[in-house]
Amino acid sequence: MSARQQKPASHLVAIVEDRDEVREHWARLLDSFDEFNCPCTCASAEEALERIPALAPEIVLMDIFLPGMSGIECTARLKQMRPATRILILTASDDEEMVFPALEAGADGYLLKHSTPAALRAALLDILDGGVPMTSGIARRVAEHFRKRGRSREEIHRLSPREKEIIEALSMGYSNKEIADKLSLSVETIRSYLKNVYEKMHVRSRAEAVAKYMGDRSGPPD
Amino acid sequence: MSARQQKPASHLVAIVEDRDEVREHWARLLDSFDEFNCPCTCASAEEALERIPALAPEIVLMDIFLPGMSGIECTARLKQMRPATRILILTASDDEEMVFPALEAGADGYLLKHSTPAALRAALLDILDGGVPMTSGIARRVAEHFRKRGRSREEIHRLSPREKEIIEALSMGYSNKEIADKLSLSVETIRSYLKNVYEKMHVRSRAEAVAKYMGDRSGPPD
DNA sequence: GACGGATACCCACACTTGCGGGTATGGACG
DNA sequence: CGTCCATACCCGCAAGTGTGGGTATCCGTC
Repeated sequence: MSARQQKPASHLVAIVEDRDEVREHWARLLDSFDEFNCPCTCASAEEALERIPALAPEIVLMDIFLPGMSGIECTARLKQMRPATRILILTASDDEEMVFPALEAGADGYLLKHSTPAALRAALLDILDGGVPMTSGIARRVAEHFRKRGRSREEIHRLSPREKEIIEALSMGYSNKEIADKLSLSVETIRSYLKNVYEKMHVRSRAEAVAKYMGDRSGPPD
Repeated sequence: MSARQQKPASHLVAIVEDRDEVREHWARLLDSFDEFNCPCTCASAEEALERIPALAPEIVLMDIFLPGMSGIECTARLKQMRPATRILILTASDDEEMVFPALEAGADGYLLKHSTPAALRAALLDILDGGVPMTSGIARRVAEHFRKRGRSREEIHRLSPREKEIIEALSMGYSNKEIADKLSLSVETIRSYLKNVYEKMHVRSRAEAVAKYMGDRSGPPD
């Protein structure tokens, strides 16, 4: 029915990338996909924040290392202005350390620049489908994050059910009095339980207990 | 060179699943893949813990809902005994809430039971490649987790560099005195900074600040 | 040059917390 | 039947913490 060369129902994808050749390369690649077209390429985060909101593309390809504002910060601001905008981080292999900040900023996927055109297309389609495409290396880092949390919670398995309730309340910032009210117990009882909890968790303060319970991050004095 | 029907270099995959038909279905499916074969199927976590360590398969397909011990607990124990064992959670669609506990237990992937044979095979190959295969719905939940953390850290952007150092130290469980020593400042100075930090973060105690900073979980009194 | 913000320090007071001791009951396991 | 553990409570003391006041310098902006 519709002419293929007009791409009538294709999805708008914007690009934010400072290097001219790379930017043009991606734009050509996107236009070569039937499902997508690229009406907007930006050379900086600042340019992106000016032009992209008005255009309201479905997806933005975002580089992380940009001259002024970083791609992470740009991602956070675009998401704040228009949360429906899906942002696919597409960056060099070295900066896998930026994965967590990128996800925290609201990124919807994280690919490496040297991905194949087919992988890029698959990732874009995955995003349209509500997925969060990641390379296997990125996914492994994400999984590692949870394993770390799991390990730090091993000691918690040794806590009694009541003690678990206590540490759970602690980690929501409640004071002893608030915990006592919540569980309908005496403050003295909470203090008594806390002594056991601290001993079993090998900590000396509630802040340390919370840190360990919620825990990533290397380690307190201990 | 080698005969195809012997599958000489195929990878060992064990199965833990209580329902007989499902278990047999997976076993047949696995054996139909050239790269994999299934010499061990277990009907319970307890059976798995007895038989799987001796066999040392490369991958274990694990159901979550098992009669006695859960698949999560079984995953944690298998991983503890032999961390090299890769465990792919393969379970029903309803229990997506188990994603985080599963990842914390050390799961290497999370698929839904109704995945296609091709998707299962792709996931197994991804695991051998070091990846952590997830369905798009699972990946979305994982991404949501980080976004939540990001949002809770927005208030932190308003902290001055020194104040960020303080909250960073707080979240490692340090006391005011320890922070003062670390930063070579007076304890009074730390207390002074903490007042500002608490105000900017809208909290009233260090435990609450740590909880918010490390933050998932709904919310304290506030 | 005034103003705000960041940095750095000090004091006093009330309250909370950590830590040392207790007591008591009930259920589980051998 | 005794021992262990979880549950639940109490007291006191020292130390740490939260709060409300201060003071001072420096630095950038308007």
